[in-house]
Amino acid sequence: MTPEEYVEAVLALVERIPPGRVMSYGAVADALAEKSGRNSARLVGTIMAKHGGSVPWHRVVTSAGAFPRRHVGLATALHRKEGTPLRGDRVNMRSAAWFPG
DNA sequence: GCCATGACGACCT
DNA sequence: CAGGTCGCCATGG
Repeated sequence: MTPEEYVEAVLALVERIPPGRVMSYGAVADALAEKSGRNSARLVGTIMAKHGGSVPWHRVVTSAGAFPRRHVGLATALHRKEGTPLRGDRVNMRSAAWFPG
């Protein structure tokens, strides 16, 4: 799988995350690990930073439920609007984490 | 090819 | 709960 195809796979998966639910960067990496031969949460973050604009990027958070520093405000607002379970400025992963399949 | 730098994460202090 | 360390994959200098 080429890097370009991997980017597409990541974006396609992010689009499937239901409103009010989230996936961590690591979970995305894990979900595509076998198919892609890669498994780096950091890489997924890099990809989201560059091509995340066209997908529901706010539904991808850190494993601790935090948002990227630059977009904390917007991401938090979007989640309040779609009813995501929040614990202060982070997502409550125990109830909001979503995984395909 | 070496090195620094990321929207990261598990683990330890 | 707040840092620091080290591994992770790709990119750009």
